[in-house]
Amino acid sequence: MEALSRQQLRTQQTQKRLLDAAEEVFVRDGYEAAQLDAIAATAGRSKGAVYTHFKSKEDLFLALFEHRTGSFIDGLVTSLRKCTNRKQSLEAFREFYVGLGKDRTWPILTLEFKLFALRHPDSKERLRKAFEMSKATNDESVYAHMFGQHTGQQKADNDLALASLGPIISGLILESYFEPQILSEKGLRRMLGRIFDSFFPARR
Amino acid sequence: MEALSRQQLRTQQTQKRLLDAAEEVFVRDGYEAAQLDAIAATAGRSKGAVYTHFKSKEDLFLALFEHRTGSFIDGLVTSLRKCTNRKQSLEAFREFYVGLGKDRTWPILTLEFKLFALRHPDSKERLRKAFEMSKATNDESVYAHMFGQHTGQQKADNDLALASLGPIISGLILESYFEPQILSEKGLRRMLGRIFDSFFPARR
Amino acid sequence: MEALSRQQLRTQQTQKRLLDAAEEVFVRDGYEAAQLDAIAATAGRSKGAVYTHFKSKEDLFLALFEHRTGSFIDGLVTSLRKCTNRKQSLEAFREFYVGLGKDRTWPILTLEFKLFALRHPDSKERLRKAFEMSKATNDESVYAHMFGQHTGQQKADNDLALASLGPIISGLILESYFEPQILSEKGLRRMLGRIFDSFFPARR
Amino acid sequence: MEALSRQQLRTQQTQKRLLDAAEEVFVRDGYEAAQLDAIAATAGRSKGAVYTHFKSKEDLFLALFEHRTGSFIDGLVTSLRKCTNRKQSLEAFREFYVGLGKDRTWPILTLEFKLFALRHPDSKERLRKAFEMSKATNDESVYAHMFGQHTGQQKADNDLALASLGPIISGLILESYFEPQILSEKGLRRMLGRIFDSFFPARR
DNA sequence: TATGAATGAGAGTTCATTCAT
DNA sequence: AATGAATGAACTCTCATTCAT
Repeated sequence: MEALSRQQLRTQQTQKRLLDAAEEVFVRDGYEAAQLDAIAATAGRSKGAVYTHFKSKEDLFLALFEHRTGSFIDGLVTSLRKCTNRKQSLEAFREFYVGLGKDRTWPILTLEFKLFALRHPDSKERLRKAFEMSKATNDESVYAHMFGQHTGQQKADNDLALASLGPIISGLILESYFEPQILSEKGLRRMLGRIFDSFFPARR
Repeated sequence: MEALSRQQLRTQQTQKRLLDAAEEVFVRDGYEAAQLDAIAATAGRSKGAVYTHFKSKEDLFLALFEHRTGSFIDGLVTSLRKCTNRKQSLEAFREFYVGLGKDRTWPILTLEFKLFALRHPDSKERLRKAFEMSKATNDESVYAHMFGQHTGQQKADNDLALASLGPIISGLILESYFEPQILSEKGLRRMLGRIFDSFFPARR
Repeated sequence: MEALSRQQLRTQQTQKRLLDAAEEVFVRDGYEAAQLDAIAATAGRSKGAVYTHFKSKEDLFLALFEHRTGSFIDGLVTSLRKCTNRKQSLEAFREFYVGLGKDRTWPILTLEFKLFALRHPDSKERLRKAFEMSKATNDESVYAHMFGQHTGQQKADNDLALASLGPIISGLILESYFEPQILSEKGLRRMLGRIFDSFFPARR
Repeated sequence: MEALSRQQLRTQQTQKRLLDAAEEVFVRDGYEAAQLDAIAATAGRSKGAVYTHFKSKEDLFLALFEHRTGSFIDGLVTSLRKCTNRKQSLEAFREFYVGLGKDRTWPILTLEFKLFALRHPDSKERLRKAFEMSKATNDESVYAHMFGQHTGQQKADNDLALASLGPIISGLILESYFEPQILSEKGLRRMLGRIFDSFFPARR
């Protein structure tokens, strides 16, 4: 593997900084209210630098989602890889899912992104791709290993449940900002656990 | 009660038109991207008229939420009032809840509003009030009629579930725009039913 | 005729001021280098006011040309209308044409506009129309009165000459900024006269 | 004369490429709208290379004009050198002049340059020099050979005519883009011929 | 010499808000 | 109550220029 020149390192670092800053600002302020200025400043770069790396605000937003989707999947897959049987897998999945409540960044970003998609149908092409990627369980081997071979209605129900997990956690996390007494971190975890177990009852 | 003069009627009508238009546009475009111009045009009024009735864009947005919250509660309470026993009440509640999936306006507006609140802590005072109102089940008599007198953990769990219903439906409806194959209208209803039943198992 | 309200008067006045200012700035700085800021300031209005009256910088530029084309034609037609015979008409036309050297605004604006058109083919539709209008002699009665009824080659030559007058004066006026010793105002007029007479020799 | 090193050759080539690219882009887009990026790309070099060879965009523009002025003069002088008598010279000059209509690059560049000068008086010093150079007929021997020894008014008229030729062709070529029916290439040549002959009637 | 990432001033444009009518 | 011309701050995006490599 080639060593990167100092130039290339700097470039890579800038990109990373910009993405990190973008995440912070987009999540904090929302897509529309987020200012490129603020993102650049947070990244310790100038406004112009954003345009060296991304075509537009929208492009930065989408790129951010793509990157983070990648990390998200990696995290999940890593968790699952260690498991040797179905029970372990399911437990790891549950753990991962319930744990999402800790860092609120990803669920809120997800929400922001889907609202964006709803309102920018022209970006659908690119949106779809990232959406697809974000479903680790699209991987058949992962799927089979966790749930076994379903068919028909069972399979459909499972898919329904899988598709619902993310949106549910996003909704609940947003709510937890307003009902911290009821939807405390603990309450939230409890809730997520309950929902998960009702979706995927552990079969003993 | 006084009869309203024609002037007052017109005023009232303008207000109603503006609120309807605001709902349409805020839901469609989101708070930030929504243009007062567009709202006024949709209402068949001019931009200036908005300022006759509302102090600012934010004021219009908050007023809209307050109004709609009222309607929302009324709807629910009306449904429940007809019920004579606990089972009926729960069934009516379930019906109402699952039925929310039909008109996506309220769930998306709710989402939009909570994101707004998240990002405008200064408006919290006013936000809180509307949020409180939006929980019909705050009404003790309604609550008791549906769930009986709980105490301790049971009560807490029930509250958790009640607080979670709205956010969950919002999240799922948003998702259904991207996975219409999986989260079809039917799938959505199915899902909501499953979740409801796991939260409030009918006690026979 | 209705009297205009004070409001309408102000609006009309703003439009006029903006067009005057636009002319001054576009001619002075060229289309690209002209700043909306400068135009607005020259008009004693804010930048935003420009957008109340015109869709964009380009729109303002085109609108300016259309307006000025109108004035230009009016001036020429007025000159010609007084004439009772061909000789007089031709003389008036010559006068008008040679006199263009005095106010350099129109010829430079014309140049700027044609360069713009050359580089913005998408605006051609609108450009064409204004160009057509700018040829007073498109009016058959005017034409016939000045040149009589030509046919064939004579007509073609006449049209060629008519189409050439404007561009020639524009080119010469631009040049006169660099060779004021040779192309002095007097020299310019002399030159224009010579060219005119070679194009339209007075037939005694 | 030293042979050039490979390094120097490359440098020279880059300079040539940049000038060629600059001409293409400046003529196509105009000075203001021309982007250094586009010029560099057209030359197959990077933006930075421009700054190795030229101090600034303006410097490149002026350098381009100086270079092309040189070529222009060379072309004319070469044409004239072959001539042995006045009639031939005049005919060659006419040919050269009328032929300018073929490659529209030089006349448009000329126009662009003069407009630039009009709007950048600070560059006048440098501008003047290039302008002077562009008049081949400043060379007395050339002048005398073509027109003989004039004095007084005749001389002044001749100079006027000489100074007018360039601007006229520029104006007409620009116009020919909009009235290609009337100012077709053929019509243009016809026109130029007519004007030339009225300026410099061949004396038999 | 040549690159291209980065800068940063400044452009056109948008839009919530104001105010004379 | 309603209009809509006008404001002006703020936005995204552009691009000539710089500089480390």
